[in-house]
Amino acid sequence: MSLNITIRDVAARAGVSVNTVSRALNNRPDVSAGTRERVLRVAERLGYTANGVARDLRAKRTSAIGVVVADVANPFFAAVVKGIEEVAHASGYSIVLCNTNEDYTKEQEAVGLMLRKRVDGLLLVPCQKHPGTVMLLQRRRLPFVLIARRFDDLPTPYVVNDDARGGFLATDYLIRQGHRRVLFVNGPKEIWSAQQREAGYLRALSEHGITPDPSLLRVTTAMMDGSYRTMLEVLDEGVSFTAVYAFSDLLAMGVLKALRERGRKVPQDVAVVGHDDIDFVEILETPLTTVDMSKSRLGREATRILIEQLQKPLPLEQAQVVLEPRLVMRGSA
Amino acid sequence: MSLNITIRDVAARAGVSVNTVSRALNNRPDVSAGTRERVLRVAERLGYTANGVARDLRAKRTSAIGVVVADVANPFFAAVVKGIEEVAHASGYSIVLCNTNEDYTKEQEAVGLMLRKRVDGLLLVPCQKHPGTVMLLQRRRLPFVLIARRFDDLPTPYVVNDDARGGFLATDYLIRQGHRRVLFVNGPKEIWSAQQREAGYLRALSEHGITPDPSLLRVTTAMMDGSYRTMLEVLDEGVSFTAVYAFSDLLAMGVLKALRERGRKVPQDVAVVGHDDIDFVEILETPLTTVDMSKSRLGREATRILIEQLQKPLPLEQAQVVLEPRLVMRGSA
DNA sequence: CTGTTAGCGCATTCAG
DNA sequence: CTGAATGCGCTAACAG
Repeated sequence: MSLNITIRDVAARAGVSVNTVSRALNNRPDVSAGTRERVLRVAERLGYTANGVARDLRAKRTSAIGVVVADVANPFFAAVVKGIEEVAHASGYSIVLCNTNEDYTKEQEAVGLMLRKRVDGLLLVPCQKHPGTVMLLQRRRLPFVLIARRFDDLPTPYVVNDDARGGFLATDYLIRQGHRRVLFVNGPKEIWSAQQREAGYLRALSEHGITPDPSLLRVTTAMMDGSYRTMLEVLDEGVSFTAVYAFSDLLAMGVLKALRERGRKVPQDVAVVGHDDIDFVEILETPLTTVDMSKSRLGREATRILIEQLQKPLPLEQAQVVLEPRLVMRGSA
Repeated sequence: MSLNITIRDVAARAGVSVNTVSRALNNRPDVSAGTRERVLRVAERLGYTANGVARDLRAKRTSAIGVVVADVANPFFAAVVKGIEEVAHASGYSIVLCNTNEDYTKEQEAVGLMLRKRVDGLLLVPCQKHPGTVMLLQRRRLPFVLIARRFDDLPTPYVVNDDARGGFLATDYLIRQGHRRVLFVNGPKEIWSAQQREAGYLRALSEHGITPDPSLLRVTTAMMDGSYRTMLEVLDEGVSFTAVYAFSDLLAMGVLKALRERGRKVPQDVAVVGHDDIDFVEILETPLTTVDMSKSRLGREATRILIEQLQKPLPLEQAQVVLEPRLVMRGSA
């Protein structure tokens, strides 16, 4: 078996020094064409594969980016991760992935791992509400970019969508359609974007001179079955409403399911608007009108910014990006 | 700034040798309680973070598992990846992720990267049809497990679903419901599971004494819009059928969309069965009847096997797992 | 253009 | 129980 061929073995076989091999392999200019040729041939024949670990130790950088994601199986985040991988790979960076299940403790562990792995930079998709990990990163001077969630009181690089704007767009649209009683099925208050979308919802009401009705503002979990149950409750309570704006498409789907079970037609009886524009929503029975959040772009932009930062310090303003959401009108509202 | 604290710095501050620090930090028995205590305190105070790169170089192992996935944004694979991460993390392994977009060249690149990164083992989710990369892995003696796709003529570890069985279950069910003309909208022939599911489809027809009609066997892309267009074509051709079995839920969704646009009611006019049981399908207008492929388990089992393999060579029989699919009856058929 | 040497940070001999 | 020395594989000085 011929594993673990090192630069030394190649050097011996090629009759040159390790250093020459190193330079030939790395395409450095100061090697004669003939020598380089021979070294490459020998390396090839021996099945040499560079030891990245040794190289990283020597170079004090790993060309790796850590990605800490709340839930890879969530289509929103999965799309973000795909965007990240795309840009990272194209720039010669590899990806170290951790899943946190939205758990702060696991996020801490994940960051610890990334620190030990000596990744060059970190992407948090998104970070948890508790700023501890972010502060740790700052203290450790590990470059990072927050994705899809940021802190109001902590100056950090981030790429987020304008969630308040998204909430406004959705609600404003419904009101312009003539709806005065718009139910908002929101996600947990800890989620930054939930707060933002709620602010947008309230602003839209306000701009149209509608007084918010507390019974039309519901908070549920980030899961589909949460919004499903919440919607059933609202229906059972007999609260009147003609439109629903859901925190996310996932939640909108729970809403749709509940409405269908109770015989309410969408959009005839109730108009529904979601948020995120994940795949699938366009092929629902009634394709969902929703706010598009360009997930892949979120990942791509953040990665671009992170990599730029790795090369030269970037002024914070250039590392804070807010992407504009866009209302996608489909059949549900 | 106090970055890059090494074991040496800790040693100096604690007034002991680097060696003692190393042993204290790694919880080795041969250190006095007092010394250990002091070392840990100093390390803590200095903000020491072990350099995993150095450790890996020294140990000749990285405690990292490479995951080469065809498309992380595909909910099926995303669920698999989540399962992988779960088990890997619990066993102290980190994940290096590569996305290949179902492209063989990118798969090769990805494997090259993993080799250089010196991951301890590799998971292919799934591998591409060309066996080149798998053969390379064997030659290089890098432990690996194939997920969701395998080679008939190459003895390797794998965890797959019994796709032929799945295809049979779906078709058999439709026939028992009284359907004689079952349209099969299959994925690309290069996909191993597509071949398998087709075999299952044909066997079910055969067992019920139905002669396969070529016009009822269509091949399309693995994407939703592919099956959507294919379905429209079939409808336009006026081919008669009363049921559709789609290669995947994604394809089934394209089928549903086309049927809806042409005014065909599901399941009254046409029964539809999908494959995979990805989330969302249960909350469609007509919840999709489908074949459940326990994606997360696919990832978990494969990771378990890979890690076992890393500890001691595993007989091949124990490293080849076929998971049984299960028909999930919902409203669409 | 090429070779020699040193050291990245750590864990592991081997001596005390 | 603890310390000094060695080398994992590589690249960057520095000499020739």
